[in-house]
Amino acid sequence: MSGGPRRGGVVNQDRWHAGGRWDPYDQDCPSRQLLDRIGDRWTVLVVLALADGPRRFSELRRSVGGVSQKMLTQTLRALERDGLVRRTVFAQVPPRVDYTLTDTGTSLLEPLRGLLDWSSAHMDDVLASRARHDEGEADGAAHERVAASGG
Amino acid sequence: MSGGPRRGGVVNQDRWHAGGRWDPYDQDCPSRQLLDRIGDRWTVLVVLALADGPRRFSELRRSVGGVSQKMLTQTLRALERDGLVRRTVFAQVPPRVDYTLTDTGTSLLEPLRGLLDWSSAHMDDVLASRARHDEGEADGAAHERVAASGG
DNA sequence: CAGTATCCTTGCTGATACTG
DNA sequence: CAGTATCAGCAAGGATACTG
Repeated sequence: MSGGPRRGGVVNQDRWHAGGRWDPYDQDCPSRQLLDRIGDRWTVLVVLALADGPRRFSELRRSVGGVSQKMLTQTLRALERDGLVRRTVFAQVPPRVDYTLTDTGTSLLEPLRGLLDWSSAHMDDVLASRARHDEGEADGAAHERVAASGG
Repeated sequence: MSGGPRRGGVVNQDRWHAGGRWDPYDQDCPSRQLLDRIGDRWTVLVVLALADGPRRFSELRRSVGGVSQKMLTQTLRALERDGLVRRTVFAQVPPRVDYTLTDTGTSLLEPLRGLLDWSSAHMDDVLASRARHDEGEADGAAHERVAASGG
């Protein structure tokens, strides 16, 4: 998935959540894989698009603007494999396939919304900081913090 | 970053969550930009690594296993530009540079932890589903849901 | 220590064409 | 409608070498 070197075997999950904590810094830790998963910009968009209920392939394609057929299929397959999305085929012609969030998939909506909420609260600050920073660079001004050695 | 065309002005956030809903499919919607940011897998890892206080460059490099020098620098620069991280240079030799989470950066920890919590709660399910799915594929068994046309 | 600059490979991604 | 297969382009990411 991430293309990085993997040990190649089944991993012992107890290794990482000793004391109930995961270690995302460990390349082999599953929590790291979550990050890889939401790293795909389509994954999050598709999950969000399914928040209100089942959607057909073509609906998703329209809904998630800019996604290619290939990427949508690929994303849906990965989500299905992870048990976040259920695929239902209707035996009829023309074909009809519905995609639905599983319970696990639905549960992901909550933390995702937490992120979206943060965005709504702080994105202005981020955008402002970005603009300020870019201005400063144009001036060649060095506005970095320099602390005394202190010793 | 995403390289896409931007309108360049300050955006009115009310535009996107009319009725409490976001439109991450809109290029200009803040939620889309957040997605771009956490899309880099290093960004999240670095922010998390700074949760417990200031860290030096070399500490981060060790802490965030697998990150290259180039990627760490790049990530840190982006975070600084966005006002999530503050860079402090100590005028001494050998050089010492500290990175600290700003208030905005710190506030991001909460939703991030929400994601990590989700991961710790559901990663087992995801991993199990994945294994099950892969097994089924090896068997060539079709365990996909086929619904009746239903009339 | 803390970067910067450069090269080069990897693989993601989208466009296109074809199938059931 | 809902995919699968194949190909070409580009950019992210890593390794390496060098600097202040």
